Amino acid sequence: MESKTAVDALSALAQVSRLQIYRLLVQAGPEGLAASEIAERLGIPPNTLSFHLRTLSHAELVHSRQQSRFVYYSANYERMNALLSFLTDNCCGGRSCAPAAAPARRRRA
Amino acid sequence: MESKTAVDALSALAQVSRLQIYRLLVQAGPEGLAASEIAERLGIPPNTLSFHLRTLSHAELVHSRQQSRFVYYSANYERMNALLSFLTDNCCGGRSCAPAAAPARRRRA
DNA sequence: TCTTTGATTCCATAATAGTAGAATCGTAGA
DNA sequence: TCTACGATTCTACTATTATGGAATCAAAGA
Repeated sequence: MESKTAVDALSALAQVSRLQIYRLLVQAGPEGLAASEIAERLGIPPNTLSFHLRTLSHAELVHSRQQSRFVYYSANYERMNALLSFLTDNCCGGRSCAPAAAPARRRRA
Repeated sequence: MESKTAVDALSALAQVSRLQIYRLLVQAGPEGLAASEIAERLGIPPNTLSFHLRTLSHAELVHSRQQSRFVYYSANYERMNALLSFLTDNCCGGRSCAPAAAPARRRRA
């Protein structure tokens, strides 16, 4: 992953509403949620939501598909994995190190 | 992790210079690097670097320790792990799902 | 104590991002 | 075709952030 790509992804997530949106979509799974449902659940006006979804889409953190009148948004898990790899790339200069040897146990997307 | 804490961490990383700094520190390992060396390696003026390091410190993504005239900065791996967990928390509603079942293989910090 | 040097703070400027009202677009059903 | 409604775009306005010159602080050695 390019540095600029990573910054775009991080910027996209570095905002309360967008982080809420993204996590909601992560939890919603591959089917995703319609924009209107996201707006309702998070109490964000539709135009503001569109703005945020556009930012997330542009960073390719979410996918969208039209289904009749609704546009469904879903998390792009591959992108997130690429971002996580980038952030922890070449940890400790590639030598075996404590952080890599005993990472915190966590669920992954 | 709190949502606001996560946004602070993501905002801190969502900037080219700071992302460079952070990755450099991840690669440098636990000993870290002196501010002057970071400045030299990345070609960032010292005052601007201080500003960015302050932002990273405030987000607790880096630790600092004074050693004689030098201030050494190092990556806070625990914080990064907490952030990664937060981002992928409750993936697919907690049900076993493709993203969690077959995550991309990656080195972790 | 004076000087050097690494690091930080102060300050002003320029650029970018978040917000929401109003208007518009697009699809589906009456 | 007309209407309804979900979604997006247009258009300000406001707030925040990045940057670097100049000044200041802090530690170490002459």
